[in-house]
Amino acid sequence: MGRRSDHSRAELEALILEEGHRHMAEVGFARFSAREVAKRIGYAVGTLYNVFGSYDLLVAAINTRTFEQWAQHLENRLADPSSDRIATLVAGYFSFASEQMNLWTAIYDHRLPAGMAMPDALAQRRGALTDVIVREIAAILPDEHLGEAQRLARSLVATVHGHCAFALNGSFALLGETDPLGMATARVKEALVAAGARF
Amino acid sequence: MGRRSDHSRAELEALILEEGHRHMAEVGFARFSAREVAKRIGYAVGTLYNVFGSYDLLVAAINTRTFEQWAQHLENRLADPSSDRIATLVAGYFSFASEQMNLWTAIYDHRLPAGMAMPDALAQRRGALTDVIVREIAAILPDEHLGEAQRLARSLVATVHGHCAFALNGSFALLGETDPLGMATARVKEALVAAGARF
DNA sequence: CCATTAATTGAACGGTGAGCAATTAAAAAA
DNA sequence: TTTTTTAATTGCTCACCGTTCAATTAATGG
Repeated sequence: MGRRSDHSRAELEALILEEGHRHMAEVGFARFSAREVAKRIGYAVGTLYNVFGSYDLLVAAINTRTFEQWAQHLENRLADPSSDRIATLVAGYFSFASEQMNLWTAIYDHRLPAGMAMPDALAQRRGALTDVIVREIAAILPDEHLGEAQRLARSLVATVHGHCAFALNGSFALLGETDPLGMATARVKEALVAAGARF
Repeated sequence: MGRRSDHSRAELEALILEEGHRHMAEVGFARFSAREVAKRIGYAVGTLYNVFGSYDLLVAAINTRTFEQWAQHLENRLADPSSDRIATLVAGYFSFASEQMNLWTAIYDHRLPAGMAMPDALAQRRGALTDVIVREIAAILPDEHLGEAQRLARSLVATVHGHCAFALNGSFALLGETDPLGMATARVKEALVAAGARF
């Protein structure tokens, strides 16, 4: 069993998060278990509660880490020089979700208890993902429509999210759709053209 | 306790479904419990397993009922004469989801165990929802593009779904967006215009 | 009225998140 | 160094969960 001299509070928090994230990736939200995470790192269940306060805050922290990896995934894709950064973004959204399906679905499967708001620090870190998209949209909008970049970006993320969700949960397959990514990209480009973007 | 003379097999199935649907609406997927449903109708847990086979098939049946109510909700909205049937559809999608949030989210929260396909009978009944949208899209597409109606409809449902999901899970609110319905409608109309629809 | 058949039960099993008194180790004081 | 104080860590307890299945109970056919 773990002893306090083994890890500082910060190290322990990182250890739990690391193993929790791994466990979530392996078994998904429905089978995720705080007890199992505790067992794997050799600490007792109660320790996780001392460090994170509750099951929900632990899951929220794990999912926030996923958001950050997701944003990094997009940046990596964009770093590869390409003539079509928008298509790269949409494809990056899809590829992260499908390569890390358990982590990605956990983000939307988990909901904080009624009345409990997402802690500010976590909300802030999650925002980094949207920031990437806002930046790329703003870069191709004409100056006179720059003010709409943020709202448009949010809407396009929602558009891609819908297609990605249906692709991964089998809705599209059930209806015979074979190219969800192509559809999502088409919808995004139509909206950008309508907003006057040049690319 | 329930006795077999009280209900035929078909009546029992309807009874479980009715109470299960009510319970899902009240507490949502995360707190849904087959034991609780059994207690409420005065039968033992095992009886639900005899009738539905497993927890997952029970939930799938409950969610299928939700799909049907959702399709009916759209038809009711469309029955009210309106000059803008597309806007009515998008608004109907949103209003059902927000009025029946627990039922709506349960549809996407639940996933069948790996390797288990949705029973054909249930998949068929769920399809009725998409059929409504395909019909309405086909009605406004020019004849030479009628063949695209089905694919386009699927994509537009995904678009609206993404906006609706973000509206209900708080993502939009967190980013300061106040009109998800307006955004979704705008995206849908852009895509329809691009496809040559007249309305 | 009995024998057969089938529906229904509920205890048992191995899990879960949560709370918390007891324990144990580190830190501070003597 | 030894003792006291403080705080981290434990793991038992509780009330649940889905699932299984031997035993029971009721309806049916002879």
